[in-house]
Amino acid sequence: MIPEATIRRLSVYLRCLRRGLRRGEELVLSTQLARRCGTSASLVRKDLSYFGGFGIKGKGYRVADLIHAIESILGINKPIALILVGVGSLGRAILRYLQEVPYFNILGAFDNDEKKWGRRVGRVEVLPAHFLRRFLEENPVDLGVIAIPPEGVEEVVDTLERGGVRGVLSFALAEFEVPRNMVLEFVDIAAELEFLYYKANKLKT
Amino acid sequence: MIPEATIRRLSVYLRCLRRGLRRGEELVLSTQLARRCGTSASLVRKDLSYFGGFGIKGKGYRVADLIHAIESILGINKPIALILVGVGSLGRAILRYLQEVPYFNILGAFDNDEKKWGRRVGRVEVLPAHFLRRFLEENPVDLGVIAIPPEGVEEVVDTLERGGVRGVLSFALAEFEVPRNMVLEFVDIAAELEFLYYKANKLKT
DNA sequence: TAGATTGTTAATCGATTAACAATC
DNA sequence: TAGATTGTTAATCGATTAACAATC
Repeated sequence: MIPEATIRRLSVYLRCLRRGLRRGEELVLSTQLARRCGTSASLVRKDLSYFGGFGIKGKGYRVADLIHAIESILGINKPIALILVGVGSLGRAILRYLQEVPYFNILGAFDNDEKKWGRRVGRVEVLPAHFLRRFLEENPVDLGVIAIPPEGVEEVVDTLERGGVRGVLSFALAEFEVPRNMVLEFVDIAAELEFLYYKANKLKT
Repeated sequence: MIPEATIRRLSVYLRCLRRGLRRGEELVLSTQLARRCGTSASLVRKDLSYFGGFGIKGKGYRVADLIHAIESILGINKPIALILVGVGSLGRAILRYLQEVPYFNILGAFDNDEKKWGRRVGRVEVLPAHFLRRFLEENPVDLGVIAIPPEGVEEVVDTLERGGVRGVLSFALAEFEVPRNMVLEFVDIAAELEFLYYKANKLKT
């Protein structure tokens, strides 16, 4: 069984490796990658070894090859079909950001607010939220991103699940009593800051 | 030693408890809280027991009391002084969101772009990024939020650290070779989606 | 070949679970 | 008191580290 933390670190390695490649780096050692990514060399080697032997003993890892290997482990060597629900200020910002990532294919954005329908954020058109169900029947969607107030999350998650979406990232915490046939993650900025504040206070003492 | 995961869960419990309180709930059982927050009853009791005995044996936990207890554990019973660096589309959205949380006191927002100086996002004024160092000398700041491209993160973190900020939340991954006398957290939306996509694909098989 | 670093194993560390005694 | 649920302990599970044999 591969630890979840390993998968998360692969994303971090990928970013460090890409930056290395841009700088013209050809080989990288587990010690270097570890230092840059804030882990240990042991862990870098262990993480990679779950998926195969990507390194050259005595030499290190070929940067370009390792980037490819990690991309195909994560499955991002082909486009990921995304939609966004909730085009408020946060939703709009996320929508802009997601369009900058080459392997994200944003199929549409949905909102309740009539005034937003038909508007574009970058290349993506805002559609009425009640089109969502129909849209999912006609377009296979991998992941959904939700940026609406907490009260609405449950219902939207239901619709996405029935529409075949297998993963959801929500920017509002929701109570999720219902076990679901999908992967559900929450990003709560206030919670991150609370955690940070607690740790920062411990640091002082 | 208290697990980091425990602290993160406290934030989640807090949100579930507040929602319960709004519904008029007076007592809550560890089993109920666990179900709503996606953990186990054992873990709820263990997490709370690190900080004391907040429950009533045979009865459960008084919702209002537990909310207070968790707030003072996290230290959010007094305002947290925050600043934001980088007032792009994501920064603006975060700035709006943070202003909605009662215990966050946003002292200022900073940006490189001259055109943004003097503008307001809600109640917060955008100041020139080169004012930051001086600003920190005159205003004690608990936490900083960074929403700028990755290249600039290192320098801003330096400035914040020297200015006495003890915790930073960055929305761009940065390579952090330098060990720091502060707590540094990264939120990377693309990385979250990559993780979600990997897990969603495993789910199918 | 000699030198260096990977991949892997065993040991350690930490977090979660399960079970139950304490007690409201 | 009897019933119920907390707080806590010991057992389990999982992830990280350290050390080294394999090998480029």
